[in-house]
Amino acid sequence: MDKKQAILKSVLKLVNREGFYHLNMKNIAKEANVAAGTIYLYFKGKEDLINALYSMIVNEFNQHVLQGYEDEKPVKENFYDMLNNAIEFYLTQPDNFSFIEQYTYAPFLFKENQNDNFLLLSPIYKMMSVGKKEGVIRNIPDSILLSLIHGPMNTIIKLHLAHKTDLNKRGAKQKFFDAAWSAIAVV
Amino acid sequence: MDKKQAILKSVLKLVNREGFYHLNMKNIAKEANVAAGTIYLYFKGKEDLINALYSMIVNEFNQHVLQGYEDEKPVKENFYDMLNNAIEFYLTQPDNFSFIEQYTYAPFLFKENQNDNFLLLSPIYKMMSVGKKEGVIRNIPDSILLSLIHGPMNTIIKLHLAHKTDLNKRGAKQKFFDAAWSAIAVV
DNA sequence: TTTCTAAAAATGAACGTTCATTCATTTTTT
DNA sequence: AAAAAATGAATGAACGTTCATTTTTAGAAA
Repeated sequence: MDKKQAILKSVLKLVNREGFYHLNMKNIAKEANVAAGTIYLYFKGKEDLINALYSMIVNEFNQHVLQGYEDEKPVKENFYDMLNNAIEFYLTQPDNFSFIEQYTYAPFLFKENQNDNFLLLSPIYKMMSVGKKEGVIRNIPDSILLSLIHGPMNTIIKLHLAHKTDLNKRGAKQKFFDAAWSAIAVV
Repeated sequence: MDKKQAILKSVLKLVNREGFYHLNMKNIAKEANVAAGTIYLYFKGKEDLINALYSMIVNEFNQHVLQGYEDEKPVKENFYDMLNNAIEFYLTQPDNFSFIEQYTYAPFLFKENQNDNFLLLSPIYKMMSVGKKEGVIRNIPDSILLSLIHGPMNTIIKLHLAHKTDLNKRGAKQKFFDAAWSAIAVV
């Protein structure tokens, strides 16, 4: 039994269930079936623990999003695939979504990783630059393009998880993809 | 001197500066130039205080966003105006943005208002329904439309405030508006 | 205007609780 | 039996809230 992983899983579960605000070491230990002191054998402290979890999730996310990505494919196809991968990642692991969101919006909590926040999106930058070169994606600043991809994705996932919409309904995802593509595509 | 307002302003400033995680009553009091006990003359406690601030900002936001809105105007014009109003509101008062974001992503922190989260967007729903009826806005679920409006706006503001883009640069806003409109408009 | 006084507002030290972290001791592994 | 891993009670700091006391306010009386 890997206690380090158990502890990380425990944090993920608790942050999702009760938020950062109520996260405390005793509960983390209990949920992971270890003693409170054990956590300090694997992590320097609470901050280190949370930063480690963040890094882990970002890595998993990047890896998952890039599945099936190939430079040879049309940009539009890669775009659909990546968006699909991203949504699938978060819908099947909503705890990850909740954690990343809360972490991102906690200024000065764990400054160390704050520059990595947008690192989450590195695969997307690659696709944008190719698309612009080929003339299929609008020639506007990357940051605006980014907001047109990342923003809707974030919100639609949030709405889905809050049961305000259902992305699994037939055609829903496709409609979303088409609309998102319209925002960044050359008319 | 209105102490109640001073306390609310103090919370806003501190949440923006150090996040919810480090927010404590002693600092709120110090920043507002009142004694710790004074806060309890105006608010039941910490949660009540934060909920009150949230409600205040949501009200101000809704009011500001609707400025210039008129049913008679073309939907596209209302859309641009509202997006412009929303961005202006947050860019001129970034503390409000940071606060709302952090509040929204704090599950189980202050459940009371959680259903009001999307209330923030009530003016937008109105516009969408008219646009669909007139055939200028895609006939897709409101929730998807919402994600295509709210999402990019949120992300672009975040990027601007993080100095990753500059919405005040000539043409930047216009490009963003055009792209956002493309996402929701009938082709 | 000045003085008095009762109510309202404000104060901040004190209290009880919670929490992250430590470390002497115990358990498990090799 | 020595080393490594794990434990959890103990510690002290931090925090939200309370309330006995002080300060301010406002109106009446002189």
